Amino acid sequence: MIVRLGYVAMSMQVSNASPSKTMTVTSFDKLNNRAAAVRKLERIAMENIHNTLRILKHNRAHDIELFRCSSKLIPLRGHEMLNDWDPMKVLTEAFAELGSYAIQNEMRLSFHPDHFTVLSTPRAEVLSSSLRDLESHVTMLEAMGLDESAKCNIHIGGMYGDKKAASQRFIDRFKALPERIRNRMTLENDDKTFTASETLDVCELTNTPMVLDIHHHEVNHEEDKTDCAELWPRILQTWTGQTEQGSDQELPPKIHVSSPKSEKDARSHADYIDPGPLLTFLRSVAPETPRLDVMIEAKKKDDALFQLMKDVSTDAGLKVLSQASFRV
DNA sequence: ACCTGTCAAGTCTGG
DNA sequence: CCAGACTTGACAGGT
Repeated sequence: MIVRLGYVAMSMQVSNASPSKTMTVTSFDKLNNRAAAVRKLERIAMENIHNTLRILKHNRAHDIELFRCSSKLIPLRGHEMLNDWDPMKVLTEAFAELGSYAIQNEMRLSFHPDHFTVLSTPRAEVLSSSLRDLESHVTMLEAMGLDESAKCNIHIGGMYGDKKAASQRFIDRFKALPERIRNRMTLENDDKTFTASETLDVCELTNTPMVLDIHHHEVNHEEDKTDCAELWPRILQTWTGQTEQGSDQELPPKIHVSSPKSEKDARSHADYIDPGPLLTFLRSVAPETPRLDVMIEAKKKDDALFQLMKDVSTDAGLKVLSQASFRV
């Protein structure tokens, strides 16, 4: 099995390259010229996109082909006081340049809308802002020129005292999504509410690929299902029919990995990745999985990726293939 | 230059 | 029913 590693949003090694610079509502309001304030938002967005491109260039130099873009590229995107603002008008070209670079260098990009995007909600206003948020994430992917292999990953959401009903609401809303959005979704098990097994059920009912988070599974699973490798054949199945950007090659399944910050605070993310549990999982699924993409969710971002590669290189059973990939 | 509090969002818990 | 916790990087204002 060939494993590629990636990381999230920002680099610890590229300095002054935040892709998430923003502006508060208060400081927006303080500017007396609204048009100028909007132009300032657009300048910040341009800077965020440019910094993302700088990060991709750094990634290329280190063989990193997997990356999740920040959801905060466009400051105050979706805020109700900016309903009349279409930021994409001035950003299309910058997004196109970013996407072209990713495609040229065979990079797999994604988004992970914040956990305020909840399709299972019983509240109409929360649903409509969630739908707007998904729409805008997909619009950004389209502006980058990326095909449907570039996904938006979300969780099922809250349960509101009745998980079954919440899950059914999610499914109904999900099926009603426009096709261009639905085809770009992946669903991930969360650390508190919807387990891997429950998320997988929803993925199967909606024909949607599942992103397994092995740390979330560790802290949130049914008593009788401690081993997530048991679910793997079904999870693999949810990825069939998906193809890589601009080709007929199969799109590798993706998983998330993080490590607990401490025993007491088991849900929070640690600075680095403990290779033990990850390698155990990888070895257990390797026979049936030709390729796998692993998204690292660690506070130290790409530093954690490079540290993990060091750990991998000292393991006699593994073969390092590049600065960010290896064979299990 | 550094520190502390605040900001955004939605859900859930405790009082 | 309302306040606070949760999460996260970055702003904002103070020293």
